[in-house]
Amino acid sequence: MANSVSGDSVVDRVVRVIAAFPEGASSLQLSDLAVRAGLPLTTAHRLVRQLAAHGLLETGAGGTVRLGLRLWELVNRNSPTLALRQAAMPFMEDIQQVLNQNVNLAVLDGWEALFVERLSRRGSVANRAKVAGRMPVHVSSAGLALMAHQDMALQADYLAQFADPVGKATVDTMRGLLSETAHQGYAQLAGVVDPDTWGIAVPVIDGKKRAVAALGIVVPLQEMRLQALVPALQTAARGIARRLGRDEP
Amino acid sequence: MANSVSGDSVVDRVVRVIAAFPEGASSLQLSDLAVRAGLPLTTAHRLVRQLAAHGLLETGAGGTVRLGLRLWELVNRNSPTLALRQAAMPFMEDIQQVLNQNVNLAVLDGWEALFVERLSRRGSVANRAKVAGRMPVHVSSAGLALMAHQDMALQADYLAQFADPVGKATVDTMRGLLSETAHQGYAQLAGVVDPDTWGIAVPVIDGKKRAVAALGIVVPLQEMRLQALVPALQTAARGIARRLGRDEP
DNA sequence: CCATCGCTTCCATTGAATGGTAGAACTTGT
DNA sequence: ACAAGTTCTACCATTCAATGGAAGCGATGG
Repeated sequence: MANSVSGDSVVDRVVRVIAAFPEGASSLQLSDLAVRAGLPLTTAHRLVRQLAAHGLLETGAGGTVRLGLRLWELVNRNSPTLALRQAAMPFMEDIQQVLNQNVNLAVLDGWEALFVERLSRRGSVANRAKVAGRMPVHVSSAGLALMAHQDMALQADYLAQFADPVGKATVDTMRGLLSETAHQGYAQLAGVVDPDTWGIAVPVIDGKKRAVAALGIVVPLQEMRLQALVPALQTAARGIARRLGRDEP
Repeated sequence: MANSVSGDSVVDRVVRVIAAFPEGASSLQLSDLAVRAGLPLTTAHRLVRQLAAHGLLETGAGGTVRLGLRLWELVNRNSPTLALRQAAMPFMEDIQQVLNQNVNLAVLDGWEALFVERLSRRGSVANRAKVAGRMPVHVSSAGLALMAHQDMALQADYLAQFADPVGKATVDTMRGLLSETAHQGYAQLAGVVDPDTWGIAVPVIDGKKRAVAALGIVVPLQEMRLQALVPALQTAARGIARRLGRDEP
């Protein structure tokens, strides 16, 4: 009974509190939060109150807790993806206008593609939800496009992941997929969420020939015409890269 | 020399670190960060390292610090504005398509309008920057639309702000502006950033007759035709309110 | 009306946070 | 190439802020 019997620092706990919210759940009961964060109720309560005092969290009636507007503001003012999204937005809008498909923008984080922006197909109401969503590299065209244009060392690390469970076959398949993607300059993959759609993605390449982002679209199977779609995406990706380069050389 | 000679808690300091980034500056030198956060260099260094271990911050070469992707992800997955933005997005796109003007969505935070989403006019490359921007209530049409439809108590508190410096005249002007806005059902105001533009905003009203958001557009002076614009905005605002109501009754 | 459940306050204990000092890594000027 | 300067990182004895069990409070419900 003293400074943390569990041996984790205050910072650890603050992070756990912020990260405790399950995806899409904007609010949580204090007691649930305490359980999810693995904290004694008393401690959770104290931390929440302190964070709320700064506006990083907000507390509603009956001990309900949510992320605070101020936190949203701080993060969206200075987000590392801000420059990227600003550079990409006009081109994404163009793509959306011309091709009328769902357009998305992803970056690589670990072995996953993290979607940082998305424009829905006109009329399709859905889909805005998945901003800040993740997809494993090997099941997303964006992931493939990103991984195919990374350092060889990083790719090797990634492929090592597949060695354990299934063996050499999977590694080779994956390696082939990546090198094919790299040669083609784009990635395509059957839709995971919806089996009747295909994903196409192209890398946004920086000055060091590395993919800093992937620009992708989701296309209904019957509208799948690579000849028309890929060049449009590649042109846009080059445009994004150019705008990025100008800001931070 | 012990646990905080300055008497602030670890949580306070963590918040200061996250909030230390000046608007739009995605990265900061460690020493600058320490100064901005009002922390001894050593302490700042330790906190940054701990936060970086969790991905809330990222450290680059040469002690440069930026907000982490993981923080962005957590906040954008569970942001309090998520439901609102999801509900509003389709309508904002409609407005943008039909009127071809800059569209924005704001909520009230303190005595300011906080812009949570924005769609740029087609062709105008600018403007995406100002998401997460703030404008004082009295100089933004969105702010007026929001404040005009709040509890009388809150409005009174707000008006009290103006009492001190200038006196009764300003309070009365402001009160008049608010009640006029409330009666009209929309707010209009000469552009602050650009003198040749006007802002128009309408409230998104919830079940308790309070404005939870404001939907606004920025119109070049020569295209200012209230008769055409206001009804379109009001229709969209009602649509947003309806979708919001469905999710959280 | 009492029982239950969840949020909040209180407070003695103690180990985690602190930050000065010192050294490493890097940049700049001569 | 060397020195002076600047900025980041590591170390570690001191001590006060964080801790969390216990008890109080308030609401819901049977």
